[in-house]
Amino acid sequence: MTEEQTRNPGRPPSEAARQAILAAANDLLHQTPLANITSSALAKQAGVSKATLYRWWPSKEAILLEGYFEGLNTACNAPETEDAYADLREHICQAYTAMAGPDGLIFAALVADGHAHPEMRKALDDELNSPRCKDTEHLLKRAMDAGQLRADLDVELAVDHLYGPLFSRLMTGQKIDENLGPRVFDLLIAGLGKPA
Amino acid sequence: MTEEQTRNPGRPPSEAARQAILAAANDLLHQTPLANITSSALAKQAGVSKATLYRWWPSKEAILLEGYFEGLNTACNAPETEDAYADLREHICQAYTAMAGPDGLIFAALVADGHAHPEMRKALDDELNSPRCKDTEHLLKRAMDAGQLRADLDVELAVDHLYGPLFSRLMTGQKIDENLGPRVFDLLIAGLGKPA
DNA sequence: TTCGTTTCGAAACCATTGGTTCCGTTTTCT
DNA sequence: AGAAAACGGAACCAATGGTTTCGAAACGAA
Repeated sequence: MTEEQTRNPGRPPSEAARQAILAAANDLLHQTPLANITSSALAKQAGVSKATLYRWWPSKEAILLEGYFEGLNTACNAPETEDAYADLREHICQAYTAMAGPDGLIFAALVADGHAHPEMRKALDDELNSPRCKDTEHLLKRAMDAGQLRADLDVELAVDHLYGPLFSRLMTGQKIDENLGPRVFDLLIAGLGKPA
Repeated sequence: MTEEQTRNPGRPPSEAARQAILAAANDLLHQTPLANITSSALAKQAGVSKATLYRWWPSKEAILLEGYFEGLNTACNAPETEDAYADLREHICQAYTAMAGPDGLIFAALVADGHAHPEMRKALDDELNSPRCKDTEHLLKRAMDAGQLRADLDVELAVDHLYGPLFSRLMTGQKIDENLGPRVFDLLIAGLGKPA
């Protein structure tokens, strides 16, 4: 119950090698387009044999994905002040600024690759998209309850609207301005229609 | 000035082969995930040798892209009634319904592949995205001039908002409901904020 | 009809890559 | 000491994108 107490006999897996591989994956992702990263190059960069790679991971993609997550700023720090609306706005703007840098390009490449490797798409969804959307839904509901948003909002659809422009720009390679987040958010709140 | 009048000597390119290749490309795209389509399979399906493929196109991707365009319903029929707002709404809803079918999956795959083949991304942008966005901007401006939308609208940003949810769902493999278009449009017009 | 030019299909061919396997060596637990 | 497991190195395999070669076929011009 406590932890895995069973100490297997034999040489234990090298934690150093593991870290080196993940670091190498992250480095290569930041240096080279994902499509140009070969398993051999990954092994060489990590100072490790290919056999070691495939003993611990099922595919090149799995390694790159895990390396990306490892180096990613997972701190979705939600301050949760008493102003639910401000929290939501900050939450969204953080996502846009985070994806404005190279991590955004890598994310786009991973999403793209996910189209050919379903298990990678699933992992990306389970570990990044879904949690974030759940957070966003939570914040949306809070703001709705506080009377700061319309009460009849379709939460799921609202999430699509909040992140839609981010996806659109990422996947088509358009530049992501650093104040795109606020602009997207504010326009979406106001709506395209004429103010009453 | 009229047309290319110069008749080259020698055997002329086979128009039948060209059509067969493009049709085969379209067929395969609708049958098989893009990643699984090999150049040999494409040649076989078209009843053509690989040499012929690469004599006329620089890469497998170029063929698939052109085949996709060939079979695509390019009729962006914009009725242009006197109600600019209704025209815009119809214009957007058409895009969503068009991408709800298999063509949407293929489009997503092509966008994804574009991440590894820049020239393909450019072609996709030049021949599909850019023209459509220009149309949309035109319709937006018309509706603004008619006083049916807010006058201070950032048109480019509005376009992002209109198509954002489509991209987001396509690229993450979420289902595209047939009435997603109307829902997206209407919510976006109204905005997330409380009505005044 | 005949010749030059160009395309066509078939097949051989090459380089690269993802992934596997074998082997001898090293590390750790019992 | 000995068993178990992991390690690096390198050979290895199958598949693929793309190129090339070669003889046959099609077409215009003379």
